[in-house]
Amino acid sequence: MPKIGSGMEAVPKQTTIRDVARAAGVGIGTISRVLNSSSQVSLETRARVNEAIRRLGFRPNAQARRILKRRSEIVCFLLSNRDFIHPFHARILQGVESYASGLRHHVLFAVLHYSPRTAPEKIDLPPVLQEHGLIDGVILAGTIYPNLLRRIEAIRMPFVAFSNNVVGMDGDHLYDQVGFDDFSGTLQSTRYLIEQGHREIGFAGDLSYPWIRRRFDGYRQAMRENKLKPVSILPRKADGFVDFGQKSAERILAGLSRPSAVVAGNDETAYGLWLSLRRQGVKVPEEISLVGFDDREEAVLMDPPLSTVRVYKEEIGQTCMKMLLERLHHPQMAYSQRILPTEFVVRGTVRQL
Amino acid sequence: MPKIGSGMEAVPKQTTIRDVARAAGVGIGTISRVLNSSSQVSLETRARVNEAIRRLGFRPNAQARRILKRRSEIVCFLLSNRDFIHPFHARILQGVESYASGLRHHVLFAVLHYSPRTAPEKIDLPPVLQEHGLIDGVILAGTIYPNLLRRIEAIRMPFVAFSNNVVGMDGDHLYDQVGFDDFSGTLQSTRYLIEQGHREIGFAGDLSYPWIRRRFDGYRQAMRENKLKPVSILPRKADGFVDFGQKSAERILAGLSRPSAVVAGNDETAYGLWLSLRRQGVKVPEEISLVGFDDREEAVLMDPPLSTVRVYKEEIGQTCMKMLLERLHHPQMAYSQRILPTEFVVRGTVRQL
DNA sequence: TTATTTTGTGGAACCAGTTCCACGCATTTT
DNA sequence: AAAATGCGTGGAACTGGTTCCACAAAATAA
Repeated sequence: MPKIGSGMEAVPKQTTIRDVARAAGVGIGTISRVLNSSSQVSLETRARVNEAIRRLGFRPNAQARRILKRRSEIVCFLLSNRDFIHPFHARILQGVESYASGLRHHVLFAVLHYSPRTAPEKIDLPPVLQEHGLIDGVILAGTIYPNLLRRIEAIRMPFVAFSNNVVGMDGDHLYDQVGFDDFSGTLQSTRYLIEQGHREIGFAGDLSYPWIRRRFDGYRQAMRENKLKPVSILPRKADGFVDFGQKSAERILAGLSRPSAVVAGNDETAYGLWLSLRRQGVKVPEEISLVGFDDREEAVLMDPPLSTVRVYKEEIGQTCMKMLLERLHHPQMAYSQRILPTEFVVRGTVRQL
Repeated sequence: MPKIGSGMEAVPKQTTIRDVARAAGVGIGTISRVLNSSSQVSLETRARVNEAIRRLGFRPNAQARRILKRRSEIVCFLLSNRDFIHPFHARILQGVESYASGLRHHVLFAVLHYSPRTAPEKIDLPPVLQEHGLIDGVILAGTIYPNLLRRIEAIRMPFVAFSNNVVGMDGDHLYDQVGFDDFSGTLQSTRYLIEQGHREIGFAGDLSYPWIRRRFDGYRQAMRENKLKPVSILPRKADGFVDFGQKSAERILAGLSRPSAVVAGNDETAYGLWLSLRRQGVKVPEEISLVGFDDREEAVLMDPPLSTVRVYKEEIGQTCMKMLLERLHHPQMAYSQRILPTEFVVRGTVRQL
């Protein structure tokens, strides 16, 4: 570890607007006006000032400006270490960044460190949020406990949550949130399976996650509206989503009646199913059809490529950023919830019966 | 787009140290001393001040402090949009963040937008770097053109580069860099193949990338020291790494003599090879053995799990952050290059002959 | 007892910007 | 010709911290 706080020797006096003012033979106010492209400066003066700025290599100090402006134009993207920068969230971050940079804002990346020892309820807010004036607001992604939202509200920090990952019920509690339509996703994919002639369709997904439960609901809805019996495949204790899929496949193969198609809770589970089925010599989609959820990058690389539900991840990020900016400019505005659509994409893992 | 600059109405006068000073009945200097846990404050006064701070809910303004301290304790993690937050770089970011947060620093995430129209040489520096005082230094990851390094040097911004991705030769040009040992990685994996009895070993990797070339060199070294003939498999024009692997497999199967093992330029190429071989009914590792490079998360999930070269991605991030902090505290220090070791991990894609 | 050092504290000056009021001068209106 | 308006500009006052100097009181040394 380098000694922090050492190296205070060098005090590299920077060029200030006063230097520029002297060099250009004008007042400091004029420099400020030029920098903020305020109208009230004559062309001639403006040119002289810009010339001086260029000559001195002057770059305004962003920090000083921020104090006065009472706005840092920095937002924080907060992710829990649980699901640290999983490609899914990385894509959301991508959306946040692209929208932010388009509006000359910056994105600070922070991690919420849940420790296995501390209960998620009493986790401390990360230092970034504690600091005053560093960030204007927060975008929450990854696993979110409602309690965290309370804490953030308590310090009156504006925030937008990617709500699909909010764990634990929090019914009537209102805040700005962006999510996508889990329910409609599986509704579409299951309907598609039914259209293709499938009747015995199982659902394989870890229902301890609220979003997987919502996907299960979409699946059930599609089944019920076609008078079909929903079946949730219950494997024994699994370690992660892929393994959940593998264990589910074992369960399916051990069972008496074998479904002709399986709706997986997500792409990872679908991959696990595929792996295990293939290993047992069961061909996808010839013997069992398969649909996933999320449309991860890898889905298209599977063999055959996975039919799955596409989620517009960048758009989620963009929408989060957009909503946060709206909130910042209109603090009194009513809270809003935005649910983005999902779309089933046909690839190669479904067979027509 | 929300109108930016609107909503300037609310000027929420914040609590300052002067308020606290008044409330505690002490001078402003004392407040500052308490905040910086400077020794020279009596226990009694300290208690009174802390009480006042608590009562007023005072949080010091970080921006103001930064101006005086001439250090923002924020570093920028810069990634090109080319390889936007690929899991590999995400893991590096993870390392950067963990090291940074441990030392009370923040990480600003920025993207270098290469556009397909603009030549990479004349790309503009991202706004974050232009601003003065916002960040203390930069960590560069993703594709880096040496020219970018020059630009950053020109504005005298301290930086550390993850040098494995530096494109284009830049021999004697010195700067702080962290990398990992491509050469030794393939040297290890190829030697392992030879130990296992393989003699006809091909290399499949897109040599237009400098790091793949270094991996090729490691492979060649291992071959030569065993008096074996290195063979670079040259597929026709491919679209991305996975496709490169697939095309390479086609080439292998079309060839006269079939190697018993293939060293892939990276895991994606290995996956492409595996896909294509499997599709042609060629079993891995029974008929052809395979080794990859990078040890991506997916490697262990392949069937059989991929034997590959592990790269310690978080450690790269941590080392980058560490070096940057050293540089910040000792600006005159000589530049250093750190090459982290790589390690071959045996899994299931190599057969003993 | 007096001289010297130490400890604790107040507050002016400062950092690098922005804001706003006042003022000179030119133009336009009465 | 006098009054009113407008533009361009200078700079004091301010933002919210830190730093440092001065000084009083207490502790120690002579």
